[in-house]
Amino acid sequence: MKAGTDLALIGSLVGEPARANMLAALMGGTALTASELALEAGVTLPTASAHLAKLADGGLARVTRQGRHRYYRLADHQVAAMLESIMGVASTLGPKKVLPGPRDTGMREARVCYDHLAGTMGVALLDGLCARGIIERNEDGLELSATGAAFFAGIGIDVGALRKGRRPVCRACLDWSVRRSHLAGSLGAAIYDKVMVEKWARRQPDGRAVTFSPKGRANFNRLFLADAA
Amino acid sequence: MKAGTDLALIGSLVGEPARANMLAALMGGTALTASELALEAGVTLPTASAHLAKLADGGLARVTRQGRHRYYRLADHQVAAMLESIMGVASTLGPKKVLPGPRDTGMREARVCYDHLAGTMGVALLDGLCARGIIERNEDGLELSATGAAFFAGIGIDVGALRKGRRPVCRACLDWSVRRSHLAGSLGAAIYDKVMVEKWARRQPDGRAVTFSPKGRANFNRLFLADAA
DNA sequence: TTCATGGTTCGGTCCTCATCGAAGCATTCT
DNA sequence: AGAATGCTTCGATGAGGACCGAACCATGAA
Repeated sequence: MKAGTDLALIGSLVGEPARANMLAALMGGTALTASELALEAGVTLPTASAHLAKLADGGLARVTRQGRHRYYRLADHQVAAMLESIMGVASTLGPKKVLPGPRDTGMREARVCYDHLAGTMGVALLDGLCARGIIERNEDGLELSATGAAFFAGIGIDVGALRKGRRPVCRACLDWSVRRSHLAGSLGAAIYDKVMVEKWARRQPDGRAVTFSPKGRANFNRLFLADAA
Repeated sequence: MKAGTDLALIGSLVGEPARANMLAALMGGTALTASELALEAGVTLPTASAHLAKLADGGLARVTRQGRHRYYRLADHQVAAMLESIMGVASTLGPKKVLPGPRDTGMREARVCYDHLAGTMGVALLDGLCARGIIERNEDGLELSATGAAFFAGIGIDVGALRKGRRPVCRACLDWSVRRSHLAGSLGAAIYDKVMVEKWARRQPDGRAVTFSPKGRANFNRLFLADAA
């Protein structure tokens, strides 16, 4: 009974084209202004404003005002995970196709999932780190090994600082295009940041796809994937 | 763009109280007739029929006709997982409460999640099996160990037969009330079946909650949890 | 065949909610 | 100060869709 109304509440928030488009845009992980989201959703500012108010009120989005701008972002990585889950169902339902996932091969190879790397590059990353004993799979999910902290310190990622936050450092996120896990959590976000700072890859301006430069890919592979024990 | 409309399609299906109630009822895993679902949703038969047609058409539910009855069930465990994911978000969003999960303590202790056991009993089950080396956590999720097959054969569960199906035998399912994983997959379903066949527990008639009898709980603990190495 | 039951289809009513234009705040720039 | 930008609120319009009663099929029972 109550479970149903809960479902309906969230579902109705997602189940409106304009709002869904906004949420899809926010899946990129970057905070967007109300105007940008209005453009993305194809509606005028007033309607967008109303929708965003509902999303914020419903707890799916968060607002941070900065000057005369209002930046909206997803409330939570749990919300992001839920949206990925819905997209996963949608992808298998749509046109009966053989290989699952986004038709867009670029998206399947590498994309940003809220704030970390997903797609085949994302799963390769996690596989590489596991193979080298930097991350261990156990208990409920993932854990950073002792050698792992040293490794990340060596490349300029302060794991100690990450542990301070209340967000889990390592989390597995099931990838809907490849059906395997990739690395999420604050560590996943930090690695994604590094990739962008080093300019190994760049976001497609219009979507979530991420394209690596040849050189960037080589560096990425060498650092995270290579010389697996 | 396309991602947004996909989201909206699924979301709008879920985002309607009557349909959401039906889906919540179907989360119990048992197939229900159109009339039962109409009653559950609090609508008349015609409206329920229309809703069910949409759910089936949208790919969230499946129909199997049997005589003059039409049994509806969830299409997929992927759909079930998606619904759990949505409920997870809803549970953290609702009334700001300290301990997450369903207020209903019965639900939190043991409930059926589509076709397997969830709640604290569910996570205890998985923990016990892992501690005894029957199931191992590795790679992407869970795997049955060599000794595990023998163990289950001893209690009347034919793992070989389960492997025949195209459904994964062991799968971890994140529990939204306890925030830990429990055992899903065909093996999880088989264990749940055993619990019901042995009458160690019974479903509450009106919901997903599962109540163990004292004796049943003892048997369950002894079989799956006890003498952990 | 005739009756009863479970479901679907049809037609019409009603209500919610998305949408936009215009006006109103707030913040920054000049 | 005044002007411009970003966003929200208000009011009115309109469309989609949920809902039910009644009629209509299909299956099973008498």
